[in-house]
Amino acid sequence: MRLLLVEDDLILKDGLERSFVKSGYAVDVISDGEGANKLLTYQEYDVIVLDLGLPKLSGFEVLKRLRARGSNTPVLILTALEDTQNRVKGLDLGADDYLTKPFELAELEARVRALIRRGVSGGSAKISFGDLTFDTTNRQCMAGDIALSLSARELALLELLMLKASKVVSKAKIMEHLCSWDDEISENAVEVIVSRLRKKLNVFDIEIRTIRGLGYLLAKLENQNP
Amino acid sequence: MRLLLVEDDLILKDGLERSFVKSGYAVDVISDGEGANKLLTYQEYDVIVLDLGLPKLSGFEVLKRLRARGSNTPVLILTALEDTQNRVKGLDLGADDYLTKPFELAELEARVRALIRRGVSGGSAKISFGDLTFDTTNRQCMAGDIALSLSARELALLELLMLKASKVVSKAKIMEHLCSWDDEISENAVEVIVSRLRKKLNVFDIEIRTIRGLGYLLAKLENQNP
DNA sequence: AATTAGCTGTCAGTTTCACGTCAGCTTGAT
DNA sequence: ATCAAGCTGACGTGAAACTGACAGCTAATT
Repeated sequence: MRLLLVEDDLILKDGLERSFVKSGYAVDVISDGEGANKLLTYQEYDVIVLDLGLPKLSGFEVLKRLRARGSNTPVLILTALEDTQNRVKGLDLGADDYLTKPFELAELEARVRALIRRGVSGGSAKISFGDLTFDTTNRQCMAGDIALSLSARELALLELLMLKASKVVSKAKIMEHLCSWDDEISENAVEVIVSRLRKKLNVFDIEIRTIRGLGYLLAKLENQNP
Repeated sequence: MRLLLVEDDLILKDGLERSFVKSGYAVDVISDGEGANKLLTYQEYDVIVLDLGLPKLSGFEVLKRLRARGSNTPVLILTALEDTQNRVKGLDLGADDYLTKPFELAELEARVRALIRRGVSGGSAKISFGDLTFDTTNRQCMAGDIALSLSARELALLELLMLKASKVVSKAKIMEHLCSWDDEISENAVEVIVSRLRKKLNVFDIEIRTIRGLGYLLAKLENQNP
């Protein structure tokens, strides 16, 4: 899952980024409104965490323009405690949730997860496909009642494939979802992750099918059309 | 999705066309205002990318006449950087978005996508014909809820045929659509691709009919005139 | 500091398979 | 009957994908 963090406070910025990365998000961080606005014209995210007090272009303006372009990416805004007025204004402009500083890290993460859930899987914390159930809250994948032991990368890939189950996901899309802007990986790296994940999945009733030249898709074994 | 690109700069024209085609749009390109205006009187598009500086008839005039005919097709105009005045004029005339040169390719594509989403097409980038639904966003063809497993070439051909459903598509047009301009394929190659695609489609209620000497057309099986 | 263990990207050698070509056949028009 | 257009099974090729081995990195432990 790809997340954009727009925040100018140095300490907060670093702390949040590290924490999100650790939780398996691909995180881009930007500290001014102008840059954020520009970035958002051509880069899609799964969720945006937006501080309202920003240099150059206010968080309001960033949000307003994002919505004006027709995007419905979930946005969580961060406001100061006393700033009820602005909070309301933000929600009016199309923010999906807010959090007042100071806040608990765990709460922010929980709310971000909730936003992603709401946008993508119809509100459920769990995605099921075949034998497998992906639990987005604990970030683990279960087969029945036992948890698969997957690495962070494998987990992120499986999450993406399960979200788009039965749809073709291109390597470019995968790279985009697994990596933030400053760490790029090769196409081959994706192939390697797929290979490793396949090994761990081959006892179940699903498979990662290769569509040569286009990408991969998650399919149930029985649904083969030769 | 069908896109009209009106641009006279040779290099830009080719680059944009290739990029849009690669992203799965059916692209028509025309380089003068008069031709564009004429074309738009009888051909509908899902989105139009319009350069303002054009020979013969200015982009303004093309846009003005399009709106005068009552069309609400989304239009994105391209302007020179310093040309604020014209940009405003364009938006007044009914353009839906603008981009100043030079621009990022990714940004143009994102804005075009946004326009299509926002537009009258209701956001569903899907073409249906008979049993089949072609999902241009995910680039795959569904029969009910199962995805056909088609190769890249077969997919591209089917997309073209479905876009022009019930209309004759010449081999030349097909070759043009399947190949970028430095790799050419023989007419026979097209025949082979048609043959392979037919095999995969013959369980459904549509067929690829051969019109000897002219090309192919996609037709529903019941509509046979014997 | 050193060691260990697990994760992950790169590389290189191998395998796979989509697609264009070809050749021989079928169809249809005149 | 003749010829051109189209169809399709077979085949070779090269690009795409797979995967075992390895090395760099991080985090945890000693």
